[in-house]
Amino acid sequence: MALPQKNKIETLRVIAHPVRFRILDELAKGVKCVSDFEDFLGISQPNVSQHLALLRNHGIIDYYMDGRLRCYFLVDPIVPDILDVLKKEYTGTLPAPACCPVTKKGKYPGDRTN
Amino acid sequence: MALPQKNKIETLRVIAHPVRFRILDELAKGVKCVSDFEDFLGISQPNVSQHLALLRNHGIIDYYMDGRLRCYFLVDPIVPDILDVLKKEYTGTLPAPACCPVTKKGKYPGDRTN
DNA sequence: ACACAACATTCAAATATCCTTATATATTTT
DNA sequence: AAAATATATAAGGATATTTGAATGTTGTGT
Repeated sequence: MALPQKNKIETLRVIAHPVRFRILDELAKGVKCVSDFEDFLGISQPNVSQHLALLRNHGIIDYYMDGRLRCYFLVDPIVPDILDVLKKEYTGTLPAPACCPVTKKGKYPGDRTN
Repeated sequence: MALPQKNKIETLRVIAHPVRFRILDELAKGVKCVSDFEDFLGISQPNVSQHLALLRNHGIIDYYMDGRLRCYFLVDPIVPDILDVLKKEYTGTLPAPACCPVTKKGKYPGDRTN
């Protein structure tokens, strides 16, 4: 695939928030309702609902009604993959570009493709 | 691993911007300097530099000097993994939670762990 | 029908992000 | 040394995000 749609970058942005990330991490383990998050996250109920609404409006999560509870669950399949990457342990950095030692001075070496 | 550090979520947030994402996608192909991006992205030089500075300050990229060019390259190994996930094609959604059909009404079924 | 419980929505204020314009710095060229 | 090139930084306003406070909605039990 070429560049991902603006859509997906938007999704990434929505995921990249401390509270929402924890919400998604919890939902990856199973269904939760709003009051569960209220306890778990230690933030106000309206704030929980606001974050859930944002996630919902981006098609990242959905819910079903169970009595007066709203049971939220994951919908967007990108979420588990992002969670995996964020939890992966990385050691060290990517290798520096081979063609151009970090200390080198001088003319730019050509077509800049590597 | 448990929850990823605030650090990584910060990194994700920085990546999750249309311009910066394109910058990283280009850097994944090879070294580029500021004026390359200016042409490629079609935005002003200061704006390019600002995005590069942000990525730099988060340890996501670095550069070496080559004459008066600054040759940028990737440093954070999370970047290729995020690029992969964002470019992955997803079909459909995650399966709805098995224990709780979407249409179900009634008492909440227990401990909410799945 | 009434009261309560679970949750959503609205509004406003604080803060953060983003981009533009202007200016500064460093390196090379002349 | 002066001019030009490549890039960085600073300052500012516009816009977006985030959160708290107040209020609205819907379903349940009595």
